[in-house]
Amino acid sequence: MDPEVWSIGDLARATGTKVETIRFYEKSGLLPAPPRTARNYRAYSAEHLGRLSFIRRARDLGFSMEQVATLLALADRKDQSCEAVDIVARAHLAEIDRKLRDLRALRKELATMIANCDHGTIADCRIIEALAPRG
Amino acid sequence: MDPEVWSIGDLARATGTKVETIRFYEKSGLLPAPPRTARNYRAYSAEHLGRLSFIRRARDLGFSMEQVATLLALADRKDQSCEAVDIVARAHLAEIDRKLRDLRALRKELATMIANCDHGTIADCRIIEALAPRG
DNA sequence: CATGCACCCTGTAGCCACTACAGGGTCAAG
DNA sequence: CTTGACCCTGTAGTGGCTACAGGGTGCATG
Repeated sequence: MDPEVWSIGDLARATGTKVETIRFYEKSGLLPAPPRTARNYRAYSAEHLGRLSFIRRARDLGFSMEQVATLLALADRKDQSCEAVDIVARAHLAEIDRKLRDLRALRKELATMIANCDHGTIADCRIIEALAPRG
Repeated sequence: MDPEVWSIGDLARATGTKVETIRFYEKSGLLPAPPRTARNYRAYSAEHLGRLSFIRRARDLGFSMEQVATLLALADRKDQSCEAVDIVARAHLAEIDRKLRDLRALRKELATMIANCDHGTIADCRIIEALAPRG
């Protein structure tokens, strides 16, 4: 028996999101502003919970807030083709691949520097040397 | 024949850094404030150029500005052991490895989602489904 | 001699995606 | 009657820049 309304704290606990972050999503337009109680507390429905879970999952997968907004808008147009969704996802995948390539190249360079270090004085340090311009 | 003094624009061109970024490094304490000309223009020496190159190279390798500051401070103590340098570099390597693991896991998940998408309507979209809570 | 242009200066605000905190309120239990 | 757990708004901070407003200097060209 889920409650029919949720406080912001309930949503936070249910989704592993900080309260401030939820308010931030609302201000950013990702999460619709819920109705308020007599005490001016936000009163969320199950729909809000679902939407916030969606946002969190997409963010965890590295989609930008802008991409999440796009995906959310698309998710609501149930009868349309999901090609646009595919495009967003593939663009994100390409971006991840680019980051992976960069990070691997960087790791290699750094590992080489570290491997060359023979723990003498700074004056002979291969790491510092590799960073300094021309030896 | 290098000039003996360099304008901020010269340094920018020589290191591939934007002028604003150089000023930003100065304000952040990474690059020492150079003497000024009569017109209040920054007048850099070859030493500044070397230091900026070091900063850029370290930043390109993904070291944080704080780590760069540490490395710069260490680089000046030529007679000391380079153990501290090694520690900073290894910490950074570990961080890169963590990011690589995260990114690879994420890539896998995203690729699976995309592979499952059979380009029907949004209602049947596996990508949206994977993001939405409980199908 | 005027004009345009490339450069330089300072200071502030913007980017992303939060996070933290100040300063205030309501409510229930001990 | 005080303590603590919540909630509210609004602002400022993070990292690492980037951009722009609003001003100045100096050189070449018409």
